[in-house]
Amino acid sequence: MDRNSDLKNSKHQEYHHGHLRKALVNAALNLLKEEGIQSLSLRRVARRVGVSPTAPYSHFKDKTSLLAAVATEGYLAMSKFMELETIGAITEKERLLGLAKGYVNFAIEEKSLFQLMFSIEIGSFDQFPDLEKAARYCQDLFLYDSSEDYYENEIQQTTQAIGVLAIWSLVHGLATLLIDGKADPKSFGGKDHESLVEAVASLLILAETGDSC
Amino acid sequence: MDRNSDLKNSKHQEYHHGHLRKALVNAALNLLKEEGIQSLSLRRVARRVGVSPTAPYSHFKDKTSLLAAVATEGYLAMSKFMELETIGAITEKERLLGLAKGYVNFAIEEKSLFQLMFSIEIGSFDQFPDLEKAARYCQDLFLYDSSEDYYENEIQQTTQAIGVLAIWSLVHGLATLLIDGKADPKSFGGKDHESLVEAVASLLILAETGDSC
DNA sequence: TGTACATCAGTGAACGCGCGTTCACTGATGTAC
DNA sequence: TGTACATCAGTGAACGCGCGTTCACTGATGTAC
Repeated sequence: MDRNSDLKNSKHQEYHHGHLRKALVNAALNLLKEEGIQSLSLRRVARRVGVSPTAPYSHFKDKTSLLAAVATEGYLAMSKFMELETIGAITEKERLLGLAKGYVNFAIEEKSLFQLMFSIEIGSFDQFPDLEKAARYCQDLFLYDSSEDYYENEIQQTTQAIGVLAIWSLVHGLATLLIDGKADPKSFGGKDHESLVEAVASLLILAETGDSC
Repeated sequence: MDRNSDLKNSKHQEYHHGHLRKALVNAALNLLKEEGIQSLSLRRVARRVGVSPTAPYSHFKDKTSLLAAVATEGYLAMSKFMELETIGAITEKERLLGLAKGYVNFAIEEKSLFQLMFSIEIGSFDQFPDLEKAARYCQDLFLYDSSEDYYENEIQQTTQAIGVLAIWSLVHGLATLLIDGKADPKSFGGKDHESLVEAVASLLILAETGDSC
């Protein structure tokens, strides 16, 4: 790729950008989508926005802080993907299946962003409360709807927690294997990835919701 | 860490190392274990063996080739971990549970190696037949024992393939979430990671082997 | 057994690269009077 | 309404770093005769 392709091409550049913080995050998201996680450097992001290499330091303490902001957007977007797929779901099973599809769809659609979100580069969430919050919200989507009073005592809560972890693990593993090219949909019955999610997740959801017995 | 800590400290250095290829792979494995995937550079590995920065080029075409060799060792080791846990297993359920434990144990024990094995850095397995073979062997451990003639026709084979993918996804996802610190065992009933594997995998295995109905 | 020589494993200087970050600075903005 | 001034967003040169890889080379090895 041409080294100059990151240059901003607006006609007149103001000295003060106005929305640099947001622009940087957006540029990072685009860079991630177009060229992958390896290409995501502070300098590339700055160049893409048309700003000096050090301008980002007015808005972010260091590179990690920018990555945290990007990952936060990632979790928000993933939550939306997941919630979108649950529209119209009636049973708990349908809802879980929708979440699973949304999760995997997002991972495939935004492969590098997904990788960033789960990469080691963001050491601890502690320093980034927004990130922490967005990630927790996303994870908690897998919790059973609390209006259903199935799970009242402690044992049942643990059972629920295990159930959440199981479905989350399954879906996360499938997404990871798919985007890393370790599992090819064609090797598993010639299906596309979405029907694969459905087949795989159904196995587990049946066990969890107990419909099969 | 001291920059010189990679230096070889043997008394007399022969000009010809003798087993440089193997030594490089071992050094890479150690470096991975001690300092993580970020520190794994060709130069660091060479320095650790006590050899010039360019010596590895006598044995590896480029950095990727070294990584492939390291990842191959990783798959072999993981297969051993998994097979070790199946010793004494009688039922198919016990066997699958053992494999699951071995998988997650390996991921936790050899976190960075596990990450390397599944990282994007090794683009395609095609150029590295040994790696391809070791990876396939490992994956195929999840296949049901063919001596049990449950699955004879095509539909049943697809069912089996889906089952393999499901258990593999579950276990891979759990391992990934654990080592990335996204799932804390203490949040899920205060168990250690091994009992967590057992609880989570049992859910799915029940569904697959049909014991619950 | 001794020697010539091809082979090849390893050396060391050098290359260009892009990175994250620092520093002293400057230009634009908006507010107080 | 006009001006002084504090604030702060962004500049641009420079830093040191470690990287992967190239190149011409040299020292050791083992084989053929």
